[in-house]
Amino acid sequence: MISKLFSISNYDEIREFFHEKGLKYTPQRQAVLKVLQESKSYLSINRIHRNVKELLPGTGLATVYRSLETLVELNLVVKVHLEDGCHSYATAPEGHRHPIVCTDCSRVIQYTECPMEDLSKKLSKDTGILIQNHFLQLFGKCKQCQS
Amino acid sequence: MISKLFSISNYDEIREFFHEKGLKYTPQRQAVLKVLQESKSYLSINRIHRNVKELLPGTGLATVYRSLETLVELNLVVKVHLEDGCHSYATAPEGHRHPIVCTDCSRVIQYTECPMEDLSKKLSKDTGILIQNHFLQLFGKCKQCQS
DNA sequence: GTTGGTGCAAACGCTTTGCATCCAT
DNA sequence: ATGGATGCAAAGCGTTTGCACCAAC
Repeated sequence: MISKLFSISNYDEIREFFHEKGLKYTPQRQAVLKVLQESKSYLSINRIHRNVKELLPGTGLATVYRSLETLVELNLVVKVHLEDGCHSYATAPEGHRHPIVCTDCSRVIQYTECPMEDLSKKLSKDTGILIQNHFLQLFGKCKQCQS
Repeated sequence: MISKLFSISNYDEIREFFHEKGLKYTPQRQAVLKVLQESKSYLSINRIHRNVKELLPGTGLATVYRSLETLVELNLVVKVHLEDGCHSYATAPEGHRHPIVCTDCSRVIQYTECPMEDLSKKLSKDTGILIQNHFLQLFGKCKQCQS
């Protein structure tokens, strides 16, 4: 897994990153990224589309889909599967961590250390199976929603 | 989370379980369950439909969807999200465990103990967030596919 | 006999695609 | 100037639903 080498808030570095890959740094892609950066929770595609249109009124839904696909490939954004099977997106966390999603207010409260590294090694040793990847999401109730 | 109180291979107990819930134990539901029980790997809906039709030729796709929904509610079957976002189904494992899916041959090789129990407690204590649920799937390469 | 389940086809919603136009480089 | 990106609308695909009929109880 390739990790980002720059802070996602540094626009010049991001522009440079796009150019290295031969991709254009279009207002639409900037807007999608900005919307996700400014959100504290995961956003559905429709939500992203609505917010992007506030910045850039003419933007089409297909463009949002294509932008998200690009941003995921660049590891700037992650796609998550929510419990009901719907998809949402958020900016990629620094390093390898896992989100805790509050099931009441849907905020991403915190990232926790990945508990899988030790486990993967242990499993590979015990079973001969080479663990290559994992998908972990935590769901819970944040302090505010426990009242 | 309600755990099953019987072995999934005991048909009388399953019939009884359906009746307790006021549900009919139809040939279609039996067939869907049987197909999943006899498979060693996760099956897509279309795959399940194809296999069910071998046992019960007239079965419609909508019935497969509805049967799976019912079986998931009864905790006899689990729905999984694969890496590409597609859904598949498998019989529910005994107790709380997590599957390791081989990314080459797509078999479910083994279930591992859940590493989340300790972590959930630790996190709840450290952060005040009440961890209620988690979603963990492991992907790797089984021995046969490592050559 | 009743009630829930099934099969079929139509409807639905999310996502992708084809194509002419546009614009970042 | 030129090739990639966009906007729009149509197509695609997995999934759900309405309804008449059927079968488990």
